[in-house]
Amino acid sequence: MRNAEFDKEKVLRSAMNAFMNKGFANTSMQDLKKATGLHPGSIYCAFENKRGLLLAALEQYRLDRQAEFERFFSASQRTTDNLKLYLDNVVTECISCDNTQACLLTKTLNEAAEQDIEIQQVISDNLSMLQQAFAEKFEQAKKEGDISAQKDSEHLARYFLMGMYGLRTFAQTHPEPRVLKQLAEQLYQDVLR
Amino acid sequence: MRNAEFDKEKVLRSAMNAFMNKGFANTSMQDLKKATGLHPGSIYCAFENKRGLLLAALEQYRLDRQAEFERFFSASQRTTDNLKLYLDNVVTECISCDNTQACLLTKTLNEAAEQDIEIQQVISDNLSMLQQAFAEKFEQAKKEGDISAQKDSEHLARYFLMGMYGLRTFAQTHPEPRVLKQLAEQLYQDVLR
DNA sequence: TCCTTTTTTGAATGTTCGTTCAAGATACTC
DNA sequence: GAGTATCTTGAACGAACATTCAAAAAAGGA
Repeated sequence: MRNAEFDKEKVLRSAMNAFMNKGFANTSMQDLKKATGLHPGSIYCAFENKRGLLLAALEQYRLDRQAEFERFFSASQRTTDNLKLYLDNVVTECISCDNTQACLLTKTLNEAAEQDIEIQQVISDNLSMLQQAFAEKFEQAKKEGDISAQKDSEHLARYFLMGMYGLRTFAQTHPEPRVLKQLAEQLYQDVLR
Repeated sequence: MRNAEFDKEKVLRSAMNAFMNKGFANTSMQDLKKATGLHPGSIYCAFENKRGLLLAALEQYRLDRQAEFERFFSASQRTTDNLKLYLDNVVTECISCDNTQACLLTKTLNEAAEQDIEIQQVISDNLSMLQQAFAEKFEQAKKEGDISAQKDSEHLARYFLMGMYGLRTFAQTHPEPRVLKQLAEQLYQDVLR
């Protein structure tokens, strides 16, 4: 017997970053070897192939994002405040250059969408879960009286998500903090109103 | 002497579609040969290499989009009506499955951003031009009294563009016409208000 | 009609890619 | 502490890729 030496979470986060930086197709096994510290053989032993590594990285990404989501929404009593904090964090992520400025889900969706139905489905499911999570928060905010009871939480969640997608794309060409903050602020206002 | 046989615009539009469908990295020269009808040698003769073809396709895309923009904004007297028509057209594009559902600019931006500064610059410039064009239309709508004079046209243009980016991304996972139309409608309302 | 010039053609090239595999290393079991 | 099962290693593999090139074709000028 012998157990695997590497830390699976660490490896997957490294792979995540590599894929986010260069995209799936442009990330070679050599890049992945450098990023993860794993030799090709080990990657194939643990994840079957490059695509398997992407799927595992997507799952890790989901877990990380879910944990982050819950962290944000246990911060304050007021759900709308937490929404604003979440949005501000997206802006901060967009601004910080060392980070990838992109979401692995949307980035991979753009790239592997037409060609790999299973990956498309995984991403689509992940995004739906996020949307559902936001819908619940909007519902909560309605109960707290910060959002009109007549509004449709599902619609608000979709619109909010759409705004964040757009914000991330916009930031890729114009990563000016002032502008991004202004856009996020307006998105927040429009959702609240 | 001998002139080139192929129709440059047709070839570039074919290449555009190929790149939009599969992305730059995943579109092989064989794919491009099939799409354009040009043999590898001819492509290299006319565009230097695959990257040169992408640059030429991006330029053709810009010209086509610019023409489309002007067509939309010469439709009616009221600028805000034309804005709505433009937005509805985006939704229609997103829904139609045969089309690529994506914008070559944002798709390529997502893919080749980190690795090719020149292409990033070209795309960034194109999107800035589009943003500027929208800003002028918002300025016009202010003069026509459909948008409050206190609003900042530049900001509105950015927000509108951001919304369209988001809409396109959203459509990739949930291409339901009803939902997309609802999102577009809200975006339009938020910009107008 | 013939010559020149340019384009078209598609096979050949060298490179890089994802993937495999056999040998060596390592930790657990008894 | 020996045996064994599993993981690690990195060189080797074929396939696919972008690119090149020399020969063939075709169009214009004389």
